[in-house]
Amino acid sequence: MRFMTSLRFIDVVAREGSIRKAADKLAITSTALNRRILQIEEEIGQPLFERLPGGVRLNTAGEIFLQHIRSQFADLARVQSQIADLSGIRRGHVQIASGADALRRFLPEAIATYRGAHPAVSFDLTRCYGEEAEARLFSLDADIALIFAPIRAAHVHVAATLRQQIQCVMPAGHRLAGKDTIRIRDLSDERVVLPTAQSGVRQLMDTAFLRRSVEPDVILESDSFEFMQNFLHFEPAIFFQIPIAIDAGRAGGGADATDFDERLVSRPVDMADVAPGTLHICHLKGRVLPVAAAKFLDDIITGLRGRYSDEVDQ
Amino acid sequence: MRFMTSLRFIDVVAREGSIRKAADKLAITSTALNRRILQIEEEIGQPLFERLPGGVRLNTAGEIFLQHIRSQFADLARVQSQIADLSGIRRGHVQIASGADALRRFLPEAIATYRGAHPAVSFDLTRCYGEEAEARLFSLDADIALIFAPIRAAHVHVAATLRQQIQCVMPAGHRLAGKDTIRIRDLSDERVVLPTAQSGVRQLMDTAFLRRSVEPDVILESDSFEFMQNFLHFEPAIFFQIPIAIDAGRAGGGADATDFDERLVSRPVDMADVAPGTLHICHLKGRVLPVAAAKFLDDIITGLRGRYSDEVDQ
DNA sequence: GGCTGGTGGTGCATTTTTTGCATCATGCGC
DNA sequence: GCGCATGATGCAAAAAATGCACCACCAGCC
Repeated sequence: MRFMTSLRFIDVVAREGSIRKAADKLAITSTALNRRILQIEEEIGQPLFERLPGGVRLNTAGEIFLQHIRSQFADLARVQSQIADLSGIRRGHVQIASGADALRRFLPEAIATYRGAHPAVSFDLTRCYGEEAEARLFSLDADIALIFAPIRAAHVHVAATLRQQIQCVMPAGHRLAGKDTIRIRDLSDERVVLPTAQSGVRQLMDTAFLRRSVEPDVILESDSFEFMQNFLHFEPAIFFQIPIAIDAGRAGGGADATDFDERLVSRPVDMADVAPGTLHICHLKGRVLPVAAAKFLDDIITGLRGRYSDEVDQ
Repeated sequence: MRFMTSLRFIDVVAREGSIRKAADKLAITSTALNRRILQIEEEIGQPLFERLPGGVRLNTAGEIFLQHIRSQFADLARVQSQIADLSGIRRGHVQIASGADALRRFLPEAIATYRGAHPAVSFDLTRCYGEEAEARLFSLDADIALIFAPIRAAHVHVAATLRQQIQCVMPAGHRLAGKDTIRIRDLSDERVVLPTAQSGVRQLMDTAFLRRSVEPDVILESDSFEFMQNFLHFEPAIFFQIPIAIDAGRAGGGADATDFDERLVSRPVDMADVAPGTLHICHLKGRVLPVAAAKFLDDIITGLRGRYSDEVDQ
């Protein structure tokens, strides 16, 4: 898109915080880039960047303008997607920000299925925590976000929610594996593995431990579910996940994890100790999504409804 | 705005329906314009115009893209207005589509007052009827519309409404001038002057005449209130207006027209015959107005509330 | 105090892009 | 069939963007 280059340049400069660095990234000289920026500032009638000794930074006008630029790009993507849809082939690019939970099993299959029907659609998946996911929606770096945490920002529209009860995952031979549900007091002095503090699961568990005055033996913290799961093959411990991170996609879904690692079992935490958390599927409020993203959003919501009918809302 | 020229060109070509005519209007050669369009079509990956022997016409993709272009321009205007507001001076351009009623007395004063406070804001006022006003909102040729007629389109957001009872305007010596309210049957065989069929006032009156089976003596139809009013100085007759077209702005507002032409008097039509019509003050749904337009909209709504407190809603 | 390494800004020659002219191909109306 | 409009294209001139070399500035550091 030739007619958007100057605007894209501004975006890059703002991200890099330096004209020269941005110029490197854009494979042009810093002077050319500098002049383009000066020209646009002249056309706007006001500077958009503050010049600091170490680089440049957006001023207020610049922030307003950058937001405009990003919304232009997002809307252009939407229009292109819509135009491509006219000729039968669905084209487009879907940007997703997701917590670690949904990208384990649910999203890979959902995306593969969608791409099976629409091979010209490409995806971009960024793993991030709630706050960052909301920021990505706002800066239009993400079309769709899947957040297992409370929604803070007012500008986020929640298209659907999924209630998920936290599961304890442990080796099949663990002494708690015989129970149907796990009470928090069962975990006292038990060896547990916890996700990082930003994670929604962690926050729910922290609250539960605090409320029941239980102090488990935390032997490991990690932001990688895959690592924690593999760790359990070597040292018996318990870690915590929500069903969407465990269940196989193809199965009808349910309490137990059929397609799950056979050496591990999962048991739900008792509802009396921990209330179900909520997975939020969101996009930016007031935004018209590109066709590809909108249809994918539809698909995953109906997909979830098929697997967890009772727990899906909105 | 250099970086928008190609897009503006597309808009003009679409409006003119011909590359050569558009080129004339834009003061460039048709070949240059032609190539710019070909280039953009190539970048989009699909043609935006159908080539007809007599010129060009947008195809579906083109219509989608043009709508995008227009929304970009409108949003850019909003951003510029917002940026200008940062430096204290409110700058901007407000485009208004209004029926003949509001532009007689209300809008001139409202705009003058606003410009008194913000001299750097310019205005564009287009007189048009309901359907066209809605179209102008949609094509982003208007920021604000004042429509005395039912709203048809779903994409119009009504920011406020003003109930207005139709008034009969007649020479001071008219035989009906003595009455407090005019019944429709009083108008039987009376000489009346009617606004054009598209007008909201006309539609209300037509319905009323039909319902009461009254056939007045229609001696004149016009789309100019000014002409009709002046005509009454030469031939005694009755014409119809809503208060906002009669009342002086500065006055407290009320049933009678103080600042009004002294040789004419106005009397309301009886509520039993004609229900009050509604003046709708609207903008495009989902659109963020430029600062200048948003504040002006606020101003006129509070202005109306001051004058017709009971009749203003929302 | 001076040096180093980073920043953005500017004059000038060069390259790329855009524009304008002349011309062609096409389709409609008479 | 002719005239007259349309959009498209080849080629040279004009205009704009780019790259190079260099300046001015500031912070950190010896």
